Amino acid sequence: MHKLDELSTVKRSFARSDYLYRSGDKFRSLFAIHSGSFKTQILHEDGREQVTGFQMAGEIIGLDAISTDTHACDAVALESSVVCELPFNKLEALSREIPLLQRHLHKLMSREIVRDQGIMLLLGSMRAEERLAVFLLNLSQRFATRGLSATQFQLRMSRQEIGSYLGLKLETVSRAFSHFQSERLINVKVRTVEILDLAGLQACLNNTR
Amino acid sequence: MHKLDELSTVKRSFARSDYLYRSGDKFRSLFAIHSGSFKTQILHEDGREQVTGFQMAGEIIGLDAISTDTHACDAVALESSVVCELPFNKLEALSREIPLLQRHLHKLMSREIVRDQGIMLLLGSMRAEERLAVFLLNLSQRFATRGLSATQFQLRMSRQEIGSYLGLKLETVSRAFSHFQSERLINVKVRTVEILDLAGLQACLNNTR
DNA sequence: AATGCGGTTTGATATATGTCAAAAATCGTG
DNA sequence: CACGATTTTTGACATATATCAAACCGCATT
Repeated sequence: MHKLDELSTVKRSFARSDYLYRSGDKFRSLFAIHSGSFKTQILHEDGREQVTGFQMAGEIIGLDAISTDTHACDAVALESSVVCELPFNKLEALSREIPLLQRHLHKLMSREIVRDQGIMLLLGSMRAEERLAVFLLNLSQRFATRGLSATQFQLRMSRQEIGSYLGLKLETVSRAFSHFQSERLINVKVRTVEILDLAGLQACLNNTR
Repeated sequence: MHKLDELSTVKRSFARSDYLYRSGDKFRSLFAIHSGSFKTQILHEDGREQVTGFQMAGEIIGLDAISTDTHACDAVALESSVVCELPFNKLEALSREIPLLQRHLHKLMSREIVRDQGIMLLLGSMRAEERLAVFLLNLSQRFATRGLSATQFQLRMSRQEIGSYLGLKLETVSRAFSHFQSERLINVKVRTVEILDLAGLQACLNNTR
């Protein structure tokens, strides 16, 4: 497994709002986020934009570029971040030698597919507050996985970015936050979120439309 | 490349509304659609459903299952169909030997990711008629790729299934069809579609919201 | 040819979310 | 520390799509 060391060549640092890559860039590497966080977004010619994901430490970013050897979206740092470059041709070569790595890579890509389909479900069939609840619960869970608090955290993204991700306008996101607060499900002060009632948030989802 | 022959073991036939696999099924194989077409859908516990894609001949189905060794969605035949089973462990073994196959597999998965993100853009930021236009143009393009008419085809799915895919109610889909017809962009008679003005349909998309 | 049934179309109305606008809070910078 | 710029919140109103309902159609079966 120390063969993997020959992979992790470069570490690169990014400030808030720096681009890790841009749509159209030639694809060479995947990136492992070492610290910090990013958003990925698609920009449509007519100016429409869609945030397709928020990625945090430990996650791999850039899988969409394999398909055409060209990055299909932008990746932008949401805060000071460090990423580790993983040259894809080396990764492919190694994964031919190490079946476990091969399997890992496949699972990684498949997991991204499943994640995206979950968001399709969210965008296609949930209402505004349900979407926000899913979003918060997902964040909570990911923070917990990283040994951080599942109930208190800082949002790294704006209302507008959350809205773009959830297919809502920023005002709708803001109102949903306020409503959750008035229901005593969360405390929210701009970007500081405290979840008061995890089960209550989950219950939002079961109220069939 | 005839090594691939040892892969394509079994061909299986399905009638309309037969399941190719169900969510929760143990993952063993990917499936190449030989003829016919399928839909994939996620069912949420509360009864919500989301069609995540329509697949036709030549496409590979089942990539979502790699992530957890369990199928994450249902695949249902939309008409009489034949699929070719591709045992995944054999596929992985072969792709360690044949870098071209490995690359092909990676591109396949990545393409699915890009496709899904395109649908996220559609669901997150387009209006009903734009969504339907994208849907029709996509179908048209895929039929053309298969040597079929780009302008005249039969829909294999119901208004309700189209609606689920596009995040709309069936009535909204029906109205959008009718409106396109009144605009002389298409002729539609239930499931028979004729595109009269491809450019006009494309133009729907450029009208920024 | 008649019957029944699921799917589709269309209309009237309800509602969730978007839009526009202004005030308030927060953040970054000099 | 103060300033201006940005982000967030909140309100009033507009609108796209959902909902409910009825009629219609086409297909399959008898």
